[in-house]
Amino acid sequence: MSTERKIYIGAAWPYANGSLHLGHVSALIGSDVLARYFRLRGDSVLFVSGSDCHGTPISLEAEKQGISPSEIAEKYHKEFKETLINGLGFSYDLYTDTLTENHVRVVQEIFLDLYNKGFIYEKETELPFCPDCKKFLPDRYIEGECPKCHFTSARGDQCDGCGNLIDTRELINPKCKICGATPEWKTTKHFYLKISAFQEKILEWTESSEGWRKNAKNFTINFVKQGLHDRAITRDIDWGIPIPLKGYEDKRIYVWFEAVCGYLSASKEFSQKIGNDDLWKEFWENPNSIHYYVHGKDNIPFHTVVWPSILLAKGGLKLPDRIVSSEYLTLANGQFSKSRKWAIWLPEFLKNFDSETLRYYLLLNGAEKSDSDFSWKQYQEKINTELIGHFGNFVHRVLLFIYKNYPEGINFPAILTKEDTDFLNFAKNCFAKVGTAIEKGKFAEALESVFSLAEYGNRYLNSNAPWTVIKNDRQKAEATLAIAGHVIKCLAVLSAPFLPRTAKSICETINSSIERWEYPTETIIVVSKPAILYSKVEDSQIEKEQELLQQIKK
RNA sequence: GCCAGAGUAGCUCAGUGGUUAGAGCACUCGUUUCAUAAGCGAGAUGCCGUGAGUCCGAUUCUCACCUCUGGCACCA
Repeated sequence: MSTERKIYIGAAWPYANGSLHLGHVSALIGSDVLARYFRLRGDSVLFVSGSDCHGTPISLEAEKQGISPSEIAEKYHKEFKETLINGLGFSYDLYTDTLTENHVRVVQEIFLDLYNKGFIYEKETELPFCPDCKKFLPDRYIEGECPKCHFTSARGDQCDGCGNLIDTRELINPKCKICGATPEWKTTKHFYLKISAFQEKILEWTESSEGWRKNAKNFTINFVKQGLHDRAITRDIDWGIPIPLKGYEDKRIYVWFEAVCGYLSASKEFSQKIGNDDLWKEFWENPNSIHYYVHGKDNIPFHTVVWPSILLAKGGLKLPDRIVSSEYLTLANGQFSKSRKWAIWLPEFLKNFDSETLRYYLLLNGAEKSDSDFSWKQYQEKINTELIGHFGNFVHRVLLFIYKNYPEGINFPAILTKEDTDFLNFAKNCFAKVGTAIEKGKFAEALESVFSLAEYGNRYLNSNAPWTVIKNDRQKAEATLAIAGHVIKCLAVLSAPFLPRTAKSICETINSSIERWEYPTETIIVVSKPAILYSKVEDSQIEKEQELLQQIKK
């Protein structure tokens, strides 16, 4: 049974130019469930991520705030670490960032390797250059009049007036969006990644893949069939990783090439940290390892086309196996938006609410197959009735009853009724059922199975009514509570990947510990004073949050 | 505009080529009191986006249309 597997879990690297919001968490939360589950299974897990710290948006944000890009990146990196690890309890083996020496070295090594193999080549292009800002402008930083419909604020790449794609050069009266100056066309040399070389391989690999979310597979097949084009992987900017070749001091490797390399660089960094420099090879050079990637749907092409292209070009490294790409979480039927500040920010949320409730809500309503909507009302109802009413209450009523009536502990009964064995069998079967669902990335289904056990528990308890039975038959009541208590042990294990703090708290109360993802052994249960697992979400809290949203809307 | 995904009970979401389409929440009624006024049971609720086609039979397959969402290459 314990054939140890090598499980690599790569969670998307959040971009360090602003706080995380619930949409980000919704996409990432599954990675921690996977990591915790596989560790409990006894598999060998490597779970890494980090902050994506380079790129134009960060330097722009830095300019705005009048500080250096590294200050911005470090500020948010620190905040990400705090909120993801301490706040939400993400159990990363390593959460690093793209500013480390190690990362820079790994990226430059890959760059050189691909350059030498001919998968990265140099090409001269003409790009719009703003003489005032002294920088090359991305398409979206140029505005002008649409040559087709004469809409006056068409973007460099597309006209919002008529929806047509535009060649930036055809724009009438183009202007730099930052300063309003007229851009000039200047030649510049850039490095291109030869993604086109992997067109067929990636298509074949995608079509034969199993265990990807449907959105990732469809999107990728469609994307690849449209034809893969080589992409420039360098930029005329100064905030990024230097190109490891002479004569390119004023250019940098661009983030989307560089950041995905973090999956490998972080694996290496972790290996060094624990003093086993070659550990990463057991995951990356082992064809039997299983690689999970967890992210939002906006990140699909980077994980199914760009990163695999780099891996194929490099050679000898494992391609992704499971793509767990979420759809979007929306907020009161609107998209989360940084610029419009339409969001619930993670740091704020964690100040006012319990992280465990967020894990519960987002895992259950996590936009696995289609966009899912977050509303405060819905959140409050789910937490109060399901998490507290069904699950928390079952745990609490049983443990408190044992604590009050059997301080010396309770013994597992020698003889079981059919009702008892049915209940225990249901609990036993949960392990396989929940485990299978987690491995498939079906977190909502998995969590529902866990909760169905708690609901069963409530029914079992009602039907055996130990609070009545104890008056005449102390032993019979003890048997009921021993079985219910045993199921609570099961629940502690079963909930551990989803609700780690809950699991820990239950274990402390029953003086137990979680060792393995398996049906626990039956022993005497001694209970110390049970703590309340969660506090209710009050109407006043919800009203306050709803009001805040209303104000943003105005 | 092109491509993809979604449109299923009041809400959030599952699901299936076939007898009366599901869950949770909300709602109504009943019931229990060990428990954070929590639990349990029962009930009600749907032209399964619109129109057409394939089929003995479609919510499930095909086509068209409508609405929403995302992508459309230097945007992370």
